[in-house]
Amino acid sequence: MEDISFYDQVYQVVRLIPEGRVSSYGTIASYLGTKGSARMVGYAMNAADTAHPTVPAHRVVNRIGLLTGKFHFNAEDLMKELLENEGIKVENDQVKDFKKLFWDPAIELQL
DNA sequence: GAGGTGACTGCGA
DNA sequence: CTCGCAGCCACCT
Repeated sequence: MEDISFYDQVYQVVRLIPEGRVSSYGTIASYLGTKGSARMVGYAMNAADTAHPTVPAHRVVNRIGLLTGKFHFNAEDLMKELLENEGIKVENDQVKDFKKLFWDPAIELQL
């Protein structure tokens, strides 16, 4: 558990995000204990495509549900399509009903 | 070994 | 209300 890199920890949490749900960098960072360092989570996502299996990075957005990392995908619209493909409504690079679709590991996994 | 970077966040003006 | 600044820490050059 301690041998894995910080990136892998992020990947595991992101992979736990249910389909049709989204989470934020700061929330994941806080869950990993690196709260305050949401940048690290986002930075880890930069190498998400190098992770195996693939990481649903499209389910991770900033705290307001904005698709800040869409430009890091192969195509800018790819992130939006992936989200909509899971039933998540996206408008103007922002997740609709983000507050309802929000997935917090500290709450959802506490059961 | 040191410096720079960044898919963020929160607070102040 | 909007805009700007500083903190945060792992990875890359």
